[in-house]
Amino acid sequence: MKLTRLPHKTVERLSQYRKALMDCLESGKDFIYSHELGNIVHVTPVQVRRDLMLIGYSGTLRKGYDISELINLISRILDPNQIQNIALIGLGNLGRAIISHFNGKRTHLVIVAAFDNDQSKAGKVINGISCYHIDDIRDVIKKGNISMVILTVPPEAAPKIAETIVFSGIKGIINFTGTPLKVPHNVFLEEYDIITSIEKTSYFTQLIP
Amino acid sequence: MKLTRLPHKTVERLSQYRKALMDCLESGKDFIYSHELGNIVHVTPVQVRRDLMLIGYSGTLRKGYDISELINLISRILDPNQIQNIALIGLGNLGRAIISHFNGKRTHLVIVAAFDNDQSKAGKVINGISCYHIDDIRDVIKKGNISMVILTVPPEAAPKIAETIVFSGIKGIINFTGTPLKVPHNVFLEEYDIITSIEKTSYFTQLIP
DNA sequence: TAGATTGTTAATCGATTAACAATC
DNA sequence: TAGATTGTTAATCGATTAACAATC
Repeated sequence: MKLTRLPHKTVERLSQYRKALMDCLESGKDFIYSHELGNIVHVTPVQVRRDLMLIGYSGTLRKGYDISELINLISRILDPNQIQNIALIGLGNLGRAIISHFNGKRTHLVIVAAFDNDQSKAGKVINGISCYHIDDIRDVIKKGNISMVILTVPPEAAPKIAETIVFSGIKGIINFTGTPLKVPHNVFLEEYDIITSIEKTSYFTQLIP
Repeated sequence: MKLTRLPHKTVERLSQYRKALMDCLESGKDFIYSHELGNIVHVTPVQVRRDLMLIGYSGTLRKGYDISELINLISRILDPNQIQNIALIGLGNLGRAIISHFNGKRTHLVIVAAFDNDQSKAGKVINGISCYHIDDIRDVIKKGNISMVILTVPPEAAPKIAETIVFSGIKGIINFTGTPLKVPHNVFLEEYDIITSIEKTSYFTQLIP
């Protein structure tokens, strides 16, 4: 099923669908209609049906979608085949918040190591994650079989670190630093800038009568 | 100039352009070509020119764009006319990280109040921001002339709080809770879910050969 | 001048929505 | 059956890119 490259937006929604479906399952529901699921995730029923069409899932007419079947299918698509190890670089406020926000939420994605340039943090265990000095990135990435990195270092430090981790063979980066990064084509880069997000919200908020 | 409603993506890029331009100005540059700016922000030169066309800015042929002029124009468009007061609701790790990450970075957007349901935090000042109990939201929002909210409460708590703040007249919400929110049409809602973002990156990372 | 750059329209691409056949 | 629902194609919308005229 992992043959086709799904559209970005569809992948994002599948993640949302799964969460919603897990909540539904927990509350004792077995089947769900496209308009119900759409309602939770804030998407039109057509959008839901089209997304499910793209992953090749068929519901039952007049009965809707089998919730646990659908959860399993989405999981087979979204979750990596083996457990995927993630490193977090930059143990500031944001880095620690992300660790505690994410840790334990997903079984196939695990933050296994954290890096900081503060020597005093190296060797410690913060939120159950081993900390290393930033100079050891290359070694730890290779030995720890780490393929993804979450970047939460200060903006000035970002470009150099990006270069290092790309060189170490990292294939996916989530960049929270606010500094746009350049990476080769065979590295997936997701950027999120909180400040831009706040400015954007401010702009559109001002436009409201 | 605030007449036209700019495309979402253009607004996001304007925020990025401004940051890049401010860095350039600081390093002594006066003019910049579209391909230079595009290079920093990771966007094609045509994209840059088209965005600037949309805000009605003209450069000088063969000389490029006047950096400080452009910064001023973008600021006139992005920044609210008066200072816009923001509240942050949910003083967990993520909430505090956002406060310290954003505070002082922009003069026209200020986080002026923080809310939590932990009584012991009420009345204190955290990172220079006054904390209140969550029951006082309505009062503080109205008295403090707050029009935007950043939501970092636990997922279960989100829907009820969203209802309260919408009722209190909030016009813009940035929702980090991971629970999709329903808001009326005259409220701007920006949602960002870290877990979805990580899952998406994982998916596309797996697709790389 | 030749080459480089801006500004803008037209074409393309990606994502969403409308329309509707199929069917329980 | 009538009404509600799924699955899918075609149409539309929004955003990006290609193409190119203008000009310093």
